Amino acid sequence: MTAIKESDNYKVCPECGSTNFVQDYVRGELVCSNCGLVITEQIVDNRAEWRAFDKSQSDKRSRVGMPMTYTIHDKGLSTLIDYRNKDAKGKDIKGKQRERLYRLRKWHRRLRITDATQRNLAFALSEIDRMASQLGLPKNVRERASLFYRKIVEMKLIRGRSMESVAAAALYAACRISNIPRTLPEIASVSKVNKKETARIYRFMIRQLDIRIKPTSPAEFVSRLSSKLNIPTDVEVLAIDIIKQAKKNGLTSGRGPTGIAAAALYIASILKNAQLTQKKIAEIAQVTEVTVRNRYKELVNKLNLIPQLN
DNA sequence: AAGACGAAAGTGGTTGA
DNA sequence: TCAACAACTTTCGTCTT
Repeated sequence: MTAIKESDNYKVCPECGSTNFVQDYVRGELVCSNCGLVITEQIVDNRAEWRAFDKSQSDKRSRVGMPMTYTIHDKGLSTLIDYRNKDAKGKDIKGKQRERLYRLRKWHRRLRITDATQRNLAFALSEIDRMASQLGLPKNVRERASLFYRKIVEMKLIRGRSMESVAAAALYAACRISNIPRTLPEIASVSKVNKKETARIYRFMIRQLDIRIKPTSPAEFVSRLSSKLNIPTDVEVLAIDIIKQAKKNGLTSGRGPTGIAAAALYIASILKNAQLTQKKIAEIAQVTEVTVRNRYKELVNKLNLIPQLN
């Protein structure tokens, strides 16, 4: 957490007029340090991921320098050792020279294979980084996702699956496990693979790596939804409270967390007299009005929330 | 006119035989 | 592999403010 005086886009908090903001890189949000209003989410963590204690370390760790020359890089990769045992003049190579050539070919082949996996890994990790940046996800999530990906590579389970799909699944898993909720459609929107494929690989991945991920709590979505809808803090607090009650009564299991979060916010806004339509909430929460209504009915009935309406 | 409500049919995914 | 199933969506007509 780093305190900053002002950002490029926001100079004054619309809620309380404070000019002090805090960048929460863990959740990827810009928050007013006075009243706690989430100003923006999905901020990009552009700090260096390394630390340097003196100039030489800084020089060593900084990766900013001359641009990479792709031509040279490519040339190196496309070099081959000819399979014919001839020298430059077309004469046969014999004896010790010939043995040496065999050895050279062997090692060249071997090196090329590891080189390819390294290259694929680099590509996949940059893909994870790209998606994470677009979603404004913090560093620790990216590292977790990278770790998942590496493990899958080590277990040789990439074959038959695209690197993009595994990368997307790794990122989704990392989000879930870090309690930084991003929905599958959100991940899919920045990925090259669709939601279905991502979900498939995700299930496969948590099975293979034997990781347990608890279902996302609807409360995790409330703050994101309410900041997008400019909802006052007291409504948000009430909505989270409603979700707590719902959890106690077992109304959350098996239901989509976004739907419940939307319904809780809707109820809270009625109780607090905030004007919010089902349509707007549904739109932001990426569920339909019908789902908001169904969850809303369930919650109101089972929790006795609005006695005057019954 | 906009929002809320609900019925009915359809969709995609999970589960258990 | 297939059918049953629950959650959710789409669509559309009606009621309320």
